[in-house]
Amino acid sequence: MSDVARLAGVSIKTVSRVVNDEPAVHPDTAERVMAAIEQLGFRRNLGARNLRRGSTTGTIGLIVEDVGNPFYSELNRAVERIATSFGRQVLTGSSEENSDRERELVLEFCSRRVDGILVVPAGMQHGYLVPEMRAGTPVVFLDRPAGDIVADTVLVDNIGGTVEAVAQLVKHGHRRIAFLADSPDIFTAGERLRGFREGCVRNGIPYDESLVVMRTPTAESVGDAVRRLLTGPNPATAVIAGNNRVAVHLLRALAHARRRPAMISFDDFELADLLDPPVSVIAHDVSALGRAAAELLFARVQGDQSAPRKVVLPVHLVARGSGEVAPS
Amino acid sequence: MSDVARLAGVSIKTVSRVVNDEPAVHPDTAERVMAAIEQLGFRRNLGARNLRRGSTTGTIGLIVEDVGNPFYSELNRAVERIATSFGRQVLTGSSEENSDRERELVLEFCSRRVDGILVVPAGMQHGYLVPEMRAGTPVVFLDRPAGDIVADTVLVDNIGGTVEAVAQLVKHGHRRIAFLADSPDIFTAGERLRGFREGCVRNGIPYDESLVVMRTPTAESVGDAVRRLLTGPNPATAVIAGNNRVAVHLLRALAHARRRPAMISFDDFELADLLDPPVSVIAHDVSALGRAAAELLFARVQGDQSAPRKVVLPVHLVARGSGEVAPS
DNA sequence: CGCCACTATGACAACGTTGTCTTCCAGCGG
DNA sequence: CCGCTGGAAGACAACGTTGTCATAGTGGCG
Repeated sequence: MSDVARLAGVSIKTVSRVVNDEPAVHPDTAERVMAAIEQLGFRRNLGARNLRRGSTTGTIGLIVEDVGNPFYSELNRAVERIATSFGRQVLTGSSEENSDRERELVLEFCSRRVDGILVVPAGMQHGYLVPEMRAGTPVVFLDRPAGDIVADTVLVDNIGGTVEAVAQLVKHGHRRIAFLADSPDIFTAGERLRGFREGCVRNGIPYDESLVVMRTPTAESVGDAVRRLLTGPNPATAVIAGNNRVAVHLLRALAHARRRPAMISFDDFELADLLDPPVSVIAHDVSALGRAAAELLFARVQGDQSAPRKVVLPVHLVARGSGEVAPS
Repeated sequence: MSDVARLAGVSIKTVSRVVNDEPAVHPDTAERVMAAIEQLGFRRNLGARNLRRGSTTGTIGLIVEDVGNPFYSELNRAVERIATSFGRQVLTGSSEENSDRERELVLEFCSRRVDGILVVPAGMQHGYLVPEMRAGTPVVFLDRPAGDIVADTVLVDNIGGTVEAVAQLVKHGHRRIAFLADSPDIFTAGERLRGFREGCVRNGIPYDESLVVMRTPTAESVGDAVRRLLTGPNPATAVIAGNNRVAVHLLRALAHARRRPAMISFDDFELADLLDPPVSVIAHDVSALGRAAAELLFARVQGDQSAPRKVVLPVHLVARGSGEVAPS
């Protein structure tokens, strides 16, 4: 900036005025300054500006499990849209379902003085956030709640959705339903299990623990579960996939099965409608989840001091066929 | 920081020494300072630190068309992995295939003094980058080249892949092959068209412009193309989808067709192997694309001044069935 | 002609850090 | 007892900006 000032023969304050479009600058001077800026390729340092003005940095942080997972990338997109509309940039990070990594990312973002943080938490301990939140960094949890603090949270109706899935399968004659989901350490998986259990009770079928498998979904873990629960004597006639990852592995494991059991997946996913038979899903609006959380965050950024809110978004069954086949 | 200093009864310099783990601090003093830091919830302001030290900001920028598109989110993930290994955070932005937005994002990132920028360019004019690059911000283009400047670029073999797709279809007896791709303004679409043309020539079938449709893929545009080219009298017997978006719309448009034409898609996509018939694709390693670009960027960040490099990554045909059916 | 209002510009401090240099003091050898 | 060494801590400036206040010049008006 001082280089520009020297070249234009003015003080740096005048340069500052020009780059900030302040009115009290003579047009001729402004032109000289702009020419110097152009010539030197000057670009204002936003970091210094924010420091001096004590203003916000114009960034927010978003932490998800994996930015590469289509579920989270859709979330990312929705968040980015809202952030852009508020003139903010988004710093993203993948926690890899590791609470230490989550913490590291959150604190790094705080050091960078982001205006707020959106986090799909990996861990269940969030005491470390208390000083940061007290220091004025708003945090909104999405898809999963905070562990041991009260904070703004946006969730989906995991229990209700899974109850609905069970009801649909029972309605079509199933009584032995398998439930495959992620590790029970993960909030959504635990909730969906509760929903599964409640669905069994409400619909008058026995809740059979031996038909439940909860493990980090991989081709192997899901393949094992399929062999154990869906083949052999007295197999389950239907299966609920606890999330989109499980569903994909499940479909792959069942690709060459003679008889495909009835199936409903929690989470919609691309091409589910084009499979044979099309996969029925408990769908929820991922974009709406991101939007709601981001809007709540920006309300906080702009000074909303009301009590922490908890929003639960509805889910709905999309019956496409795979859940509407009778038991064989 | 001065609050911490006051509370601990030391100067701010000593606090600085403590937070930076500098050696010449008495253990008792350090402990007092740490206690004060804890009590006040102090966190060092990275912006101020970077300003003072004149060091890098520890961030890089990534600009893609749409962070929500699975193709780009996989790219994002690969880039994030490399960035993390270099201790950097990633600022992401979606250009929405709009060159003005791309420019805006790039310049915003430059103002934030990111250490480098990775961009999947939307526009073809990148002169605006020259001063920024001269000022020391390295830029690497990926998936598409820069418009009118020389710069580091990582691409995939669009032409070779499409030639291979044509060859595969011709090998299975097709002579009327439709080509559906995104707008020719997009580099990859244009290159793939060139590959299609060359594939026709090399394999001894006529290049028929009336079988080519290049438009931003939507359900409508692809549906129209399908009705026009793949049904009616003398339809094409095979179709090449120019990218994953086109492929998905194409599959949906063909879902209820009596006879499905042979099909090959450029870009692999999730569940392609589980459709009926499984979709043959020209696959490329999206993660490798992101990795290669990010590694090149960090080499530049660390001072590599060699001539701009152009890397072209190989693609390969994954024959799953949809491209290996004979013309009906 | 003196005074005022107004415009255009600049000097200076401050934002939160850290690098450099200085100061202070304890311990030690002569 | 003096001077020296080295460890611990502080004073001060500077990074690139911008807010505040001061100053210089210009034109109008009584």
